[in-house]
Amino acid sequence: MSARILLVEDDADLARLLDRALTGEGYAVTRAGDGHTGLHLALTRPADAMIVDRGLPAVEGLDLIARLRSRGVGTPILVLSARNSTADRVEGLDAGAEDYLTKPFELTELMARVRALLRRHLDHAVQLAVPGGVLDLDHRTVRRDDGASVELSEREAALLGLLAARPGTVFSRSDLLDRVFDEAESETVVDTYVHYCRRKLGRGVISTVRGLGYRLGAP
Amino acid sequence: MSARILLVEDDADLARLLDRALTGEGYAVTRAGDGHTGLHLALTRPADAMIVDRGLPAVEGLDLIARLRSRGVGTPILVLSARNSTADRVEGLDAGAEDYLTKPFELTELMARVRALLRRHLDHAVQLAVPGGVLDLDHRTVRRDDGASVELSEREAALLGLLAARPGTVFSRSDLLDRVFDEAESETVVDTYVHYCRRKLGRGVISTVRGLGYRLGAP
DNA sequence: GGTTCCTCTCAGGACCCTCTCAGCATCCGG
DNA sequence: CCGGATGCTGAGAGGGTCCTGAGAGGAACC
Repeated sequence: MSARILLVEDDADLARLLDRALTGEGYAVTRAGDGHTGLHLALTRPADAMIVDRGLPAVEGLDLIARLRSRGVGTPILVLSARNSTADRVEGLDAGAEDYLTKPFELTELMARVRALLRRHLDHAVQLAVPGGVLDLDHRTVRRDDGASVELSEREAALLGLLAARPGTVFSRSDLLDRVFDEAESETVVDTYVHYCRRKLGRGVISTVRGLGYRLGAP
Repeated sequence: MSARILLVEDDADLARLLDRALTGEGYAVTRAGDGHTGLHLALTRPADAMIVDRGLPAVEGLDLIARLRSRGVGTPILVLSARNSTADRVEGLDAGAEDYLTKPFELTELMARVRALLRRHLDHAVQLAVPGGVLDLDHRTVRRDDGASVELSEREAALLGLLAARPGTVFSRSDLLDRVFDEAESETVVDTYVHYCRRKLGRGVISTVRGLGYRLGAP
């Protein structure tokens, strides 16, 4: 699941250098040598982030960004430029770029800024794998592999979340009672909620270990 | 519906200067003088963006960022620092910051970078997708897919706009109260306006997450 | 002054979640 | 194959959360 980066740079030497560095970090890099090609690629093969030189043939860098933004493309963009005045930077950022780096720059800093762009683009709520789908504790939902989304109640989510945090581990009823069902007295609640989860997500999500308790996954 | 910015800066003079400049742009600014207070405010009253000085008393700037990130707080953060080496900038960005600006800086550039942060987070796009139509914040209307146009009041538009800016995110009542209903005291206003939106646009526009709050879209 | 719309409060009732319980199914040792 | 133990499942009470209609107060406009 490597991030895809679109590099729009007309200086062949610099482009090759950046391509090599980015590829070395594990990114999938696509290169464009002019603004027109960059625009076309950005629209047809959406990337996770873009690096755009400001001085480009065909379509100028800031113009390229403005055109993308006006078409609803929200890909984070870092602008490279030799122009270093405050006014230039303000202009670049207000054109819709996320970041602005002036030449000359050090590769390590560029890489750090690219990581910052991607982190924001790709980051999302904590997600836990459960058989047949992905549990999202923030939204209290499970997005199933078939695309359907299942809503969970607070207790259902807490129960599944605890099991999913330690796949393979067997939790005893008393343990689950303590951690999930604070105020209950009878251990039967656990059974009931296991039942609820199975009814919503299939029998495979939780398996019973007779005499011991429950565990994530099919036997 | 102005953006909220949390400013964590121990230099009182600089803090006052920045506060005045940001407020002048229409942002709602909250100030913290040390890292500990900043951490607490960031967790209890989530902002749309943060500006954090690197050298802070109580909890150091990068430490503050790391702690927030480890708790799942994704608010975009701009770091201010007197340390200007490439290694310092890389360190700051890799700690989880979105941007890194070194002192001395010009106010206009800081403002442009703040705008870039906010653009990402609270998409300033005039038109936002809502289930069954498109929300136009300028005209405070929703153009529905069937062609009909629905007018919204100021609060209705603000509420829908906030939810639509982050599809999928669950907003708590207290959060919505702070951001949309500045002067109200009872959280039930939120319920009432959710009801108004649903009556105008159908039950599918906003879904309830029991015990947590509301979210854009149908379950 | 009257009208209209918007904003906010409030209270009753609807609905959902949580938990208990009892009867049935299933498993395992004898 | 039988009996006891363990787990499964549906029904239902209780309590909390949420929905929704009614209405007061204010601002804008005629």
